[in-house]
Amino acid sequence: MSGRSKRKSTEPASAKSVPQAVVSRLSYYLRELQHLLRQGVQTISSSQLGQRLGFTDAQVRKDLAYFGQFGYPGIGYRCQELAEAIRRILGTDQQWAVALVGVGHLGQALLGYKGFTQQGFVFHAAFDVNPRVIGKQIEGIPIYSLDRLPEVIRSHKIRLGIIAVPASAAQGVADRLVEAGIQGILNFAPVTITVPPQVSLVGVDLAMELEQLSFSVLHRQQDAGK
Amino acid sequence: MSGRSKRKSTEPASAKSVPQAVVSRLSYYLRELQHLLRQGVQTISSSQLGQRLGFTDAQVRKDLAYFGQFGYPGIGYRCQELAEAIRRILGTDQQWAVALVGVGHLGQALLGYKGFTQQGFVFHAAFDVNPRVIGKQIEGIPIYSLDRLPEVIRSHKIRLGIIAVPASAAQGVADRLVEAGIQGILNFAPVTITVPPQVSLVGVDLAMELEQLSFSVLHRQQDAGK
DNA sequence: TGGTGTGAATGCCTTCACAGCG
DNA sequence: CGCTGTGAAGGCATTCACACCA
Repeated sequence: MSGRSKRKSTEPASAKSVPQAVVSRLSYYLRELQHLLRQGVQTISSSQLGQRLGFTDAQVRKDLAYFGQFGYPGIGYRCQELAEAIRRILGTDQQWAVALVGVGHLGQALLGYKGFTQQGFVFHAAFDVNPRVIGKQIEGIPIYSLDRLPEVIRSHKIRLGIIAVPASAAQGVADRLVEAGIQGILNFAPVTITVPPQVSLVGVDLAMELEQLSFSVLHRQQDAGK
Repeated sequence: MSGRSKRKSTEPASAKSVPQAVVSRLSYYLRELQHLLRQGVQTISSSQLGQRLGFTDAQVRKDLAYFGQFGYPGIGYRCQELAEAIRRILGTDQQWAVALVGVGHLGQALLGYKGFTQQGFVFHAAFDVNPRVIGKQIEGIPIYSLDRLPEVIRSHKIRLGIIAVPASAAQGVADRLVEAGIQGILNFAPVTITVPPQVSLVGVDLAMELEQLSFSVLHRQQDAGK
């Protein structure tokens, strides 16, 4: 597959440290490309793509140039091809086994969130301390006691963990996930947690997002949008 | 109250355009200060605060200096005082009436999320198109038909809206919110929406956060954490 | 002594501008 | 001709380093 001529492809990956902001925009490019593809759009120029997302054309080209040469002079980018390339870069061309810890309201919503599956993130297990949910299934995902975390993570070869427990329990859960060999953690608990350097960490604090919004409203510093 | 001597306070607000990154860190400072206060900590230095969050001491001081002079040489910052100042800056010293649009799994989880209330964000209404939920209450919040959105938004003086509907409906909902006079929108739909410049916009895409994590795992570019 | 506030220096990211190619 | 890829320039943001203060 993908015997596309000899253009510099995704392979060289990142040698000269890619700015975090670029990676973030990569996700935006991918999302927009997937939209465009659904609408049957075949190719798009950097200026068109940028315009839809609020970026400059130069920004789009520079960002993509970090990872290879994907464009065609005079044409732009082939949507299908570029989307696949970005998926390879982000890692969503493969499936990721995910575990959820904390089956409260938020946790349950996450278990049922379709957007994850569409991008290749598949829940294999959920954990909680509440005996009323342990042993049940939600959205087809089995819920285990927190005690069985190491065992289940290892046997299912789960690589990513999502923390949706109260703030006070978050660091403890993170420690267990790390010990079980998890590679990355998405933390929804409103607290700073620390993990060893070989584990990746992304945090989302819902209240903080609203704070950013209220600040933006108060100071009307146009376009807090990401 | 707050007759604190004559140190330059929050008032001058932002004159020389505050970088977005600074505002984001402000939320982290506030969250950490609230933790510290619960533990009874009275004062903290920029280096201590920074260390807990992974920032340098100079960064902490520069950030705060955008908004006034809050520190005491030789002492550091008084946690209570600084927390209050940041709340004033972010706007969470006041209450914000919030509306939710889209009462699916995620929407329901958001209605029950305690973290919002703690920071002064209060749901006054929710909207959906599903007749099975219209007229009911969830977590004490009344659910209205989407048709009644303008009326309810106006009568309750709701300033912020949260969008938790499918991607295909998001822009339409945003348009209605804008027309109803909303001041800021937090968008959870995985799509780029556009609003007029006088309306603030913050977007959260849950799948994107996982993409950032998988990228970080694959390229092990230490510390994707925010 | 311990720690802030801040100009100056550094370094990084974005934008410009243009050669080159289909 | 249209649009990419990219060196060079420019603009921000972060870090340094130090005067000053309690």
